[in-house]
Amino acid sequence: MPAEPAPSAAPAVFTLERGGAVSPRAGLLQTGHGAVRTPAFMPVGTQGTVKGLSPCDLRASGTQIVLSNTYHLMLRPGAELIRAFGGLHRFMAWDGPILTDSGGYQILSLQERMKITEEGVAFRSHLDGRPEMLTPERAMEVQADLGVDIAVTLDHAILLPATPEAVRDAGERTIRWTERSLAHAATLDTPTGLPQLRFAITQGGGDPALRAEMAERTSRMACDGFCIGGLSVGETKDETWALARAATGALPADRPRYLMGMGTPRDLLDGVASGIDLFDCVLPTRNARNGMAFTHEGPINIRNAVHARDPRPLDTECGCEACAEFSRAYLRHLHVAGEILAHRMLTLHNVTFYQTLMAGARAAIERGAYDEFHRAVTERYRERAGADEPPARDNPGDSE
RNA sequence: GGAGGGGUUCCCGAGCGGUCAAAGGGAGCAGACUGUAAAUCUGCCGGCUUAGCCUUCGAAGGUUCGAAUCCUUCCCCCUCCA
Repeated sequence: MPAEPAPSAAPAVFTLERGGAVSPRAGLLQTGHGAVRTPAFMPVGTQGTVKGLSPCDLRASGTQIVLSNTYHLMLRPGAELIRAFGGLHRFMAWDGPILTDSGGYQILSLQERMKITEEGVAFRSHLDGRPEMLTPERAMEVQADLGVDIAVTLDHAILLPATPEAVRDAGERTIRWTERSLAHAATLDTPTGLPQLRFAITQGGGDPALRAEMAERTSRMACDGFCIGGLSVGETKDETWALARAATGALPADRPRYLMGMGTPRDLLDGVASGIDLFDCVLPTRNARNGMAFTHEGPINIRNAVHARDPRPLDTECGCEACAEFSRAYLRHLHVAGEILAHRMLTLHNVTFYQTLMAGARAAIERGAYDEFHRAVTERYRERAGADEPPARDNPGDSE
């Protein structure tokens, strides 16, 4: 029972205010828990919490929407339990929009314990080793139980480089799984009674032509938005953007596109330039707990001895609590001493930094000055403070 | 005063004749991290002109081809008995 090729009658859930298929875009995404102004960054809250931050902190950071995870919540505490609490929003006390990843990424990150069949993926729980099964249908059922605003179809991502056969195989399976996911989702209800949007993931590996083909085929499905998956999994940055553009170029301009799992501040700006509306990434949160703070001059490692006597805030241009209250010297001390406040403050700062960056990008798009914004931010930002760039590989005419 | 135990590289702590510049922690220094099995992981961590050499295991002597490891004396710690 294939999903009927839905006539994408301009879904009212997304309003494209500026931009086209492969250009910086500003839009408004309507969800059951409010609107999201795009481009937007979604902090990762895998286990129903953005590690270290309260919903209040998230609001203060400028976060509009958070990402959580089907796989993790299904195993613990269980979808039924969360449904009994009225859904994930009430359970985690976050009343803004939530999108959940389908668990597809865990097929990759936990691949040694996963066995893929056409039906779905059989695996042993990373928590207690219990045998479990995640199918496209089950993924949607869990997300319905969670009552999240945006559910994502189950996909099959693979690491690059991969053989053309493996890429084709995973991509075709993703398309079949997407059809099943969407068809089944239509039969489900949520504990909130609010409408749930469905985003379909498109794959295609490292071949731009295949990326475009699969994005085009996916775009014919009845869904509210698209996810570009399987990037930043081993390919070069140049390849990443060529692949992303191949996908965005083949997707309808009037529905939102979400680039899964990326990235660095620079990645976000490059992604916006490629026509991406939504991003998520663990970097600002995980790296915060590992001592990295993002600043407009580039990332710093707060553990480094150079910060031991530095009275300045993490970022002089940031208005977050960490920057308003604390010196680098104090935050370094907290981190070195293993104090949890260091983790919370660096996380709050990094998420605020990302949100400020995205707000700036959106404002620049609105005034028609994105390229200038992109260039200005990038010029000040160094991936590795103090480290000289290795001689650029021969890219004669490439200014980017 | 008597009996016993011990002093090891910044700290704790293994080693008890060669394979020891000396296990393992910690601290320190640096790095990694992209849809989170991560407050995690990795590297360095006596010095130098670094496939080698030099200085180190309380101090000084000694035994031995060879000593952090055995012997002598000394200096300091700790426990128990008086």
